[in-house]
Amino acid sequence: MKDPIIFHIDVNNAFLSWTAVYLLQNGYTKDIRTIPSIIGGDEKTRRGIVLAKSPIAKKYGVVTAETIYSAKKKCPNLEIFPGNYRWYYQKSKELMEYLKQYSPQQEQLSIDECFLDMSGMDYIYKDLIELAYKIKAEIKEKFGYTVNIGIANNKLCAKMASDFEKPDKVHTLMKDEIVTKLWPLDVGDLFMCGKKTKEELNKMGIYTIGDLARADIKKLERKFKSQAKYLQEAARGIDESKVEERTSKNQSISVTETLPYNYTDSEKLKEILFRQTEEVCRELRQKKLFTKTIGVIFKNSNFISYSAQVTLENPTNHTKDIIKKVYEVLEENYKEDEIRLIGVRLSNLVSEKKEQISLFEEDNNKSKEEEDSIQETIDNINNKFGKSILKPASLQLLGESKSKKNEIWKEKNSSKKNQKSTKTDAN
DNA sequence: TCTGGGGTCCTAGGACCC
DNA sequence: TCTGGGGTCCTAGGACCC
Repeated sequence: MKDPIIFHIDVNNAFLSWTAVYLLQNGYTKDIRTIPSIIGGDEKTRRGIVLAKSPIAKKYGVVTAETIYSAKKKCPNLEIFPGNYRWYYQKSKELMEYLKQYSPQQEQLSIDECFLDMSGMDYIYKDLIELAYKIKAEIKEKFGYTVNIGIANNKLCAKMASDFEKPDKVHTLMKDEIVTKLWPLDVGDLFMCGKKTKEELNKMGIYTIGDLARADIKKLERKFKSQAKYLQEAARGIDESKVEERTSKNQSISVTETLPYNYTDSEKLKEILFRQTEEVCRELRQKKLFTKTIGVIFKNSNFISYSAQVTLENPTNHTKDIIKKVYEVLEENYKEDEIRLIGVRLSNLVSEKKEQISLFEEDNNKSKEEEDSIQETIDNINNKFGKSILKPASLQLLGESKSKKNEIWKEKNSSKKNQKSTKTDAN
């Protein structure tokens, strides 16, 4: 049997390229890809990190995820542009649609990259490498930005190949090229070998991908347990996974938000959680899914994260049910520390409701159906306007919950505080 | 003027059941 | 009045990706 042929297509500096295209289309005369520039968050609201950088900014040593403050020190004439996520989403969809014409077997890995399974396509396109160059040129002409394309016999190698030299390049990493092209690279360049893993490997005397490929598996297993097998196989360019659309198996939907300043007031936190819950619930219903597990995510002023969750007996997609649980989780788990970031996560998602209907609750079930239809109407209106302009009166009340409930909560929490705070300190 | 946001996957430990 | 062991579900936390 012939080896599979996989393409990995990756947009060069996606956020910066897409913003450049946007600006040029809207009358901006400068191409921000040709100057020292970055896409960055707003420092005033504490989102001041680098999301993408231009090649010139990179030459100054600017790296993704560093603070804008530090980037500016490296490169004083740096120009900073805000992100435009709605536009990025549009650009992403447009690209994926375009690429589908070359192979129906597509897997999107992130907003700006995907795999195409091109196995057998050499019957249609004589030379697949030539085709890659054609796709690359077409994207540039049609959409106004460049991509890298990696070609290999599996997903992992295609992904590694597209990362080789940027921008605007086609690279191959076929079976017979692994030793020469992959093995000399730093082990930290291997997909899924992050900072921590690299440090551990270096301690064992493993510095290149080749070192890892030749390392003693027993030794690796002692340190990395079941991850050892993956690591060594990856280093040897082995990956059997198929190109397939992401299923909703272990999906989750979440929203988190860094607050403009640290909050300690639970009522303030509830206001944020309320808005976030509406957001994730709307997405849940749009995807026609139901959630079983509802969680709250915290990050305090010391950058220590913690989270808590509850699992329901029956999946739901009602904002009303979910917000109640969100508040419960908050009340049970907030350590009264200074909160920098807070968020809501829905996980354990299922596509069917499969409710256990109690024989004794017929009336209740009827009212649930009514609630469903009210919720649907509200969603339709809100989706049309893109915002939560409408909410059921019952939710309004929950959102503004104050007074008595709060008092009870404070009492409950102060008795709990002593047990829980030790945990934070230990971290 | 320090350190984003949305995800996936894995692991360890506890509860509970047989 | 000795304290097994497998399976499943759940929680919390951490590593990693872009």
